[in-house]
Amino acid sequence: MKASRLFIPTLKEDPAEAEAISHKLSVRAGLVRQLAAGLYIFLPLGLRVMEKINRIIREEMNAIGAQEISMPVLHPAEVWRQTGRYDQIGPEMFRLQDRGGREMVLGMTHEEIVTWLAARELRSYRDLPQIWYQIQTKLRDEARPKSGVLRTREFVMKDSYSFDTDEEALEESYQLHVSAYERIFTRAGIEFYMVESDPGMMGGATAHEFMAPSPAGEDEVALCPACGYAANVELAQSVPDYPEFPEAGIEEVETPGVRTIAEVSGYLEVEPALLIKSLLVMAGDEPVLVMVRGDQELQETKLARVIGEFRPAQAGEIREATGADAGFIGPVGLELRKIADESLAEGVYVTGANRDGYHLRGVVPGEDFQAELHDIRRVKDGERCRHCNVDLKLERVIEVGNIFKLGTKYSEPLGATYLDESGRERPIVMGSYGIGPARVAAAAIEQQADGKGIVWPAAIAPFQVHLVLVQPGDGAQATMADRLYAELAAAGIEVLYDERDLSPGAKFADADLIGCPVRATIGKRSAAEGAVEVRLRPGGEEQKFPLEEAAEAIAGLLAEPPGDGGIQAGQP
RNA sequence: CGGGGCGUGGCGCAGCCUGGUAGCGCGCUUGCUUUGGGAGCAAGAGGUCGGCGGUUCAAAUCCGCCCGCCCCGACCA
Repeated sequence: MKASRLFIPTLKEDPAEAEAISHKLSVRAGLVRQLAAGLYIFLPLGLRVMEKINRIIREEMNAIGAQEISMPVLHPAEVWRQTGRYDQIGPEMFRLQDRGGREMVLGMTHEEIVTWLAARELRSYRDLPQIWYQIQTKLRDEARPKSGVLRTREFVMKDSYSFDTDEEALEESYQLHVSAYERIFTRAGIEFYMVESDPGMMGGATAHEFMAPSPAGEDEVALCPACGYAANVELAQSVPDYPEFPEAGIEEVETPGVRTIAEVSGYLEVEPALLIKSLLVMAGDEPVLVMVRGDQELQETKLARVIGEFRPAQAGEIREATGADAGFIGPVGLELRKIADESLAEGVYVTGANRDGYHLRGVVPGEDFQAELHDIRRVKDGERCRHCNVDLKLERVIEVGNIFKLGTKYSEPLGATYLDESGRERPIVMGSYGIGPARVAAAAIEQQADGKGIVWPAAIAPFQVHLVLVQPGDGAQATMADRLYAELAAAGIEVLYDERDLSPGAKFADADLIGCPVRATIGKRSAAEGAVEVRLRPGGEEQKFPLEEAAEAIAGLLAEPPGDGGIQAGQP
């Protein structure tokens, strides 16, 4: 395509509202424009990238036998009522009424709808297994859209759903998705990890996320460099390390106005690891005292698995339950449910005395108080792996895909059943699997951009070759460039042909910003010798080819498997 | 929802504290020159200063309310 006719509004300066690299560059390179918070218009270049990613997804989904369908974005509320999610989900779901006053919702995901379909059409074990997928718009009224295209209110998602006879068959569908996802992200040219994740409210027991490492990510994962253990910090486990403990023996000490861990640590000259951090939460109407070590943080998703939904207690509730203010509460002498992190199984600690202005020293868990022990702390960088005792690494990541075993959570309420070989009616066992194509694109930008702009992996670049004609007014150069353009096009290579009448610097800067893998230049320097200059976007190393051989040489460069200077992908 | 920041030609910003003339860079238009890393000269176009209300002789500037956007946190099915 000729650049003079393409709508590629590049910008010299970063947009004021952008923070993340991928956000800045996707606006500057003319991929997207923001309509409102969390709502983006995809411009020609951005759409080309999305379509490249979607094509890879389609090919790999089809390869595991998945079949593409398309479900509505607008759903009757009734279907969501049947699974209970209509009431469970809060303001994140867009709700509206049609002209007849019927309650409708905008789909934030499609488990209900696909299960509604399966309930009507899948009847026999002979109909199973099935994998259905779509690449469809989702709407979520996000509390805080952010980071450009990474977290939006309307976004396209590849979602697939598997239908199987039992858990064993589900495992097969699950593994098929694992392999398809690995191929998809590898082909797309991003680095990624598959990590254990919290199934959360999706139900089911097993879930994994595909995570692309990037400082712009919202999630964090713990990785073991030795055994490959990889988990979202929401559930990652580690071996606690212990400090040296002082002597036991309870003693009350005056600590006027000393409330926080840092203050107590400083005032009593005791390291934070020798303190117990006591938090009061409300699980429904029941107050629960939650304890982690002073140098640890509570991982709320882990606690929720133990006590269900909870919220922090308010000041009044804290005083009512403990007789003290938040800074002075502790487990000793309290008659309420107590949950302590497992690392508190041994040791001697300082805790709040449940009396304003006082703490207790020499408190021994198990003797001075009893608590249920669970892993409820957040893994810290440098803690050791449970499997091989090697230091764990924490890394920020962008969630680009997820896979869930749903079991019968949706099939039962929606009546999606089948008859097995013996004629018995049984619920279909389901799985749910998502990929965010825009996040794949953003992850690719985040992982590979340099100071000049985007460096696209070849497979998802908007064009493979950026052909720069330096002086369009020079007949000899133009003739050469026209010929190369035609030859590349004939070879099936996508070329962005920049024949605009701009200064060379402007065109080179745009080429760097847009980030196509190969740049071919024809200017007076090369035209004089009948040559084309070819350079790869990441490296910058330049080769010259005679015009006659250039198209073939470029095709060869593009066909080369991703190598050193280019794309890295795969698992840790 | 809590905390913080911002809103001034298309984009990026100054001006606001201390009220009185709206300014800079980029981009855009026209002409001439130029053409290997965001060209030069000249001449131009383009702004209800987010909105509403208030104070004042006078408001981009001071006050109030509202709206929008961004960041941190909460949330994230």
